[in-house]
Amino acid sequence: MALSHPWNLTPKDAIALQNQLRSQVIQVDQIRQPRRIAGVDVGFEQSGKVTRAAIAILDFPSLQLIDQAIARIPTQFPYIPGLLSFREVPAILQAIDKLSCVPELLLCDGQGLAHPRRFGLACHLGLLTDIPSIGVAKTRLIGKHEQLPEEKGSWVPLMDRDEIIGAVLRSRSGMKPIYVSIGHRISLDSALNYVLAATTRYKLPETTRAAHHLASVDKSAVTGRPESR
DNA sequence: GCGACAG
DNA sequence: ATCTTGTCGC
Repeated sequence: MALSHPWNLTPKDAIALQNQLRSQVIQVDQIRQPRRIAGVDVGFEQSGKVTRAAIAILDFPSLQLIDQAIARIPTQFPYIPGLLSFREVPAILQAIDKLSCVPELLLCDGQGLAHPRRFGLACHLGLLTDIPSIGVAKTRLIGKHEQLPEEKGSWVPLMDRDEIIGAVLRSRSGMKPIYVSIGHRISLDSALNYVLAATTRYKLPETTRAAHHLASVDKSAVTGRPESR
């Protein structure tokens, strides 16, 4: 009988591992002006049996696509709030290996420090690859915050008790905000600047959109069904 | 015990 | 995340 996941970890083990690795996360800038920024997107196929990771590298600051890759592997871990990285990281690492160039900054689809144990997907991926990373989530996992202005670019700190764990950013006027947090080797201030610099006319940064688009195009090729626009 | 809960 | 057409609003 196959193991439920190659991490060979139970949820309790996964939580213990997060608590062990969290101290290694670097919360200050250890990044030089990046030329290649990557967007990561993970999706599921065949009723969740297959995990698909898509990654797109854009030139910065022009945001022109310069490389991309996709990886599909059997799903190895269930979705459990707080343990998302154990489900998505394996496929993402494989996709990164397929790239022809190395990204200098990763914009992850999920939380970084804005996590119960301060070790969300962005922290985990940043630590494993040693590449500066940022968590960019569409919805909140934990934390509270004040109301934020409707104007694009405004933001308010995301708090957990008396601790700043991230920022709630209005990336598009009049739209629901996104949740930005430190992943690894970057400060929250820089993270916000890069996310805004990578965002043009949509709510999500172009990196994330490019990865998402790549996945949908690739899926349509496999499905034989036209992609939607 | 009762909610909340990234993708 | 995923299953899915039309519809509301700038």
